Amino acid sequence: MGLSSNEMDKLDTVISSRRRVKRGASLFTNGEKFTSLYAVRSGFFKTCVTTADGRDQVTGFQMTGEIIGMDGIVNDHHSCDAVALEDAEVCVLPFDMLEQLSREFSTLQHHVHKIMSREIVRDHGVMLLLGSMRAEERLAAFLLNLVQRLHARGFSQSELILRMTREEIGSYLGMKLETVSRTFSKFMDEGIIDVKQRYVHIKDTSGLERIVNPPSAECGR
Amino acid sequence: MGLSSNEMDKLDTVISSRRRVKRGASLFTNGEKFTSLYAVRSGFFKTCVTTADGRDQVTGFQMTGEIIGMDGIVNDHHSCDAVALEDAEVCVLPFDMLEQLSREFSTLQHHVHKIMSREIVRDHGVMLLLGSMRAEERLAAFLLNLVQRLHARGFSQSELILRMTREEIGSYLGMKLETVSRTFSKFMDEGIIDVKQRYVHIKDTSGLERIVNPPSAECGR
DNA sequence: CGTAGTTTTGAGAGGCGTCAAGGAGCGTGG
DNA sequence: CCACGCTCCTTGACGCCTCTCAAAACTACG
Repeated sequence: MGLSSNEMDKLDTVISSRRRVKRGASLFTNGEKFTSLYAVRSGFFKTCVTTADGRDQVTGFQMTGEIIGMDGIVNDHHSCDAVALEDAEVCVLPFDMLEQLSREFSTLQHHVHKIMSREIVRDHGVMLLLGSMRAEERLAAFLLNLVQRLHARGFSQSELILRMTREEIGSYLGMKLETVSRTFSKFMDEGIIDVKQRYVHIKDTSGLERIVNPPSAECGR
Repeated sequence: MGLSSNEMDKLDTVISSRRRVKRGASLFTNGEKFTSLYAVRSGFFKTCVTTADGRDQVTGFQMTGEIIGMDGIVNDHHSCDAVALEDAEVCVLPFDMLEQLSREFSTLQHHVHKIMSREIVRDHGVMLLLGSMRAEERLAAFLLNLVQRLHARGFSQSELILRMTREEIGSYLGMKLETVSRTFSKFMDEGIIDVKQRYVHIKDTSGLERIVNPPSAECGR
């Protein structure tokens, strides 16, 4: 990311600490004091917010290389839970050290800003998904996003293992677990994917893309 | 916000430039080169993202004192449109200057981080709203949020003028304009609010709060 | 090998979208 | 000052998508 070796050395002092999180355990929880950002080294996380009356919403799934915890900066306390969906390890990035180093190295500073901006843009995409797509479109968009991120990490473009349950997928996509299951089955009937529990094989990527972006709407202009 | 007068002087050099935006005009649009953040001085904005097939989603409404444009940092180009809903004026904050000053003043640096974190937390709240609330709950939460922000700016706790159309409210809340209108009418029938076009009078704040947080769900524990 | 958690599938209900028509407010121009 | 047209809002009827409730099958794990 364009840092000199001197800068890299300094950066290493920030990320010296690591932490393991067992499957099902929390990296941090809502209300907890904010101290650090976390970079996922291995494993898979979900983040979720909860209302007073017990409803909760998965706000994201994070995999290797992604950063968790930026929700905590504004109020010095975390406003969501981060839960490991499989045994995981994270780099602990003490935020005060990160700010200090950011003042020394503009490259790092800009990188931090980009990471937060990326999260904002991602959130806006989810809002678009939740606000204006139907169940099939949401699930298709979700699968495409997941496989694309996995592919960027060297995994297959067409096969994946879901780390989350149907209920968690549903919570993220604003639908009930039964609807998630039914929609998976529908995609299978149409020959677009194979699903067997957590295993998914995408047989027709462009089929999924057509579902997300119905071509019909574009003909009109 | 805890800056010394020396710091304030420096900061003034950043916010020297202002810009007027007429009602209906764009502050920036999707794809436009990113250069600056904008602080709303007066007026009212919406931000919205658009899909390839023409659907769009309002991602937020911004009023005096709020910051727009953080979506542009990550890719050096804006990923949404910012449109003035009434004649408005903004302070232009050139982002490279902001980063430079942030390296000098840790107070400012932390402030910038907080602003971005606040946006992330807000977005998560909207995801919760879109993903797990029903139409009535969404609209009630929307009204409470709006009146609370207006009250913080010295306006009434119970009366407000909507700066946006039913369609824009609907786009933000993930529902159709007819549903927005119907839900307003329902709240009126129940005596919770008075609505006349863009004018809204909240007669029973706790009534709205009960709709957002149904007490029934909390009895169980 | 039993038990708990997860997933699938069905049937029925209801909330919200769609389509359509009418009405209110407001700026423009005669 | 009033008429006109435009945009926005309201309301009704109908249908569909998704939720709810329920039961059974499958998997994982102790």
